[in-house]
Amino acid sequence: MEDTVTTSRIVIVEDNEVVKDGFALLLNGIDKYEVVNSYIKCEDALKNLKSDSPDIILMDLELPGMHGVEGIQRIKKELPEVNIIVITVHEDSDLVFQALCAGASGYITKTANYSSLLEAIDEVNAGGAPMSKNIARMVVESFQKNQDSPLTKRETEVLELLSKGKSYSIISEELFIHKETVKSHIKNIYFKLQVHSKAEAIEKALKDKLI
Amino acid sequence: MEDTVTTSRIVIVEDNEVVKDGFALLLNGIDKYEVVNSYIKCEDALKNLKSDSPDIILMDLELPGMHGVEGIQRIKKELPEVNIIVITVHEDSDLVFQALCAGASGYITKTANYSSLLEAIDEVNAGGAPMSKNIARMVVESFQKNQDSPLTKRETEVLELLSKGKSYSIISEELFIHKETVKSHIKNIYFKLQVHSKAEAIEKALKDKLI
DNA sequence: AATCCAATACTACATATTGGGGTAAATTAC
DNA sequence: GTAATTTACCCCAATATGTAGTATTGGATT
Repeated sequence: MEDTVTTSRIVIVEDNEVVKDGFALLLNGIDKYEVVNSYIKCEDALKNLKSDSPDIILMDLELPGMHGVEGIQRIKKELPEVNIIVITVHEDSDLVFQALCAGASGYITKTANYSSLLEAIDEVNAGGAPMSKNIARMVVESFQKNQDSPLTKRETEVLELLSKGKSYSIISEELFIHKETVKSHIKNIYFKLQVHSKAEAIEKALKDKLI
Repeated sequence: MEDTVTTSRIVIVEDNEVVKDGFALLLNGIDKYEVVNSYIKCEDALKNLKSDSPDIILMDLELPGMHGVEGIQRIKKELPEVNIIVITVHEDSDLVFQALCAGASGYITKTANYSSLLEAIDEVNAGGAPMSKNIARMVVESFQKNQDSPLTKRETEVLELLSKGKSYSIISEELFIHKETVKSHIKNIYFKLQVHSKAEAIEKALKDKLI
């Protein structure tokens, strides 16, 4: 009698055949993992997604044809419950956040050691989100605001509301101050940030993590 | 000759004295860690911050007096280089994000096992961001967009730019389409989201993770 | 006590933006 | 080949925005 409950159905998407087959060989050598299929393109993986019905997909981002980020998006749309772990050489911050936004549940960088791959698979199965050290730090730091903001507390508050698309009138109502006071604050914000419009202010504020 | 390079100066802020002293005892029993001081309140930790000059602060969030989230903020303002690891029983999502926004570099939940605490310390020292499984998953999921958006790709694009404070004119320039087309898209967005203004649309979009 | 900064509020003015009502062609996707 | 998407245009009135000033108050710092 097979114990299917503890066996993870795994699909690999990786254009480097040596790496792809290496992963498959490694994983198939362990009872609790089963590589149901492996592909060199997202397009192929998508075609067989339903029949493969993987629990976990290991995928590279730099692939021939469709980019991995879009691949993640499409795969998650079709099979929302699948856990996708990105395995790549890229630590580029934009790419990391794009992949996570697209629906990746983990992001680990390719290293010489295979044990971290196995740990990552076990970790998503346990409801976690495996990430390499640097990636985890990048992700956590993305939440943190600049501690040396030139703006006062009130100005920051106003700018935050402005960034939510609220008008001067609405901001004044929410902060229980006069509309003209809001205008004063915004004038000061624009001067401090050296900008001349809402869009520029928000852009700079996001870039400098002032809000 | 002491090897100060590999010794981590640690401060503990924890109101449960048994836990506090337990941590201190555990860490002081290992050469590479040195608990320089431990407190039951953030206020006390802040007073001695400069003289303690810790590399790492382990802190609870629920504390008498100042709340841990504000404590993190103040500590990071004074000592930006310190790595703060939150150690708490709370897995409440708001609290997690507040702590990370305030400047925490790690967030682990209190468990019976002490080895995860030691691992967490080593991980921040290595430039990582230690998190419990559930916390990591919460953090990663916070990036993910709703896969069942009622909006089309173009509409999402328009709404994204709108949420950055850009006017119809600017959006039309950036997307190389006519301003009237932008208006059409926005009219459709408002209809689909059942809203009647920019602020409402952005609010709903953020709430439903459409952007 | 003197000074600075933050937060508040006002006047005035020109221009730009927004939201609502319609309609409809061209393109893309299934 | 039909449906959905993307594109573009008309009209209109109300509201919002950005700029330029001035000025009072309260709290903190020195």
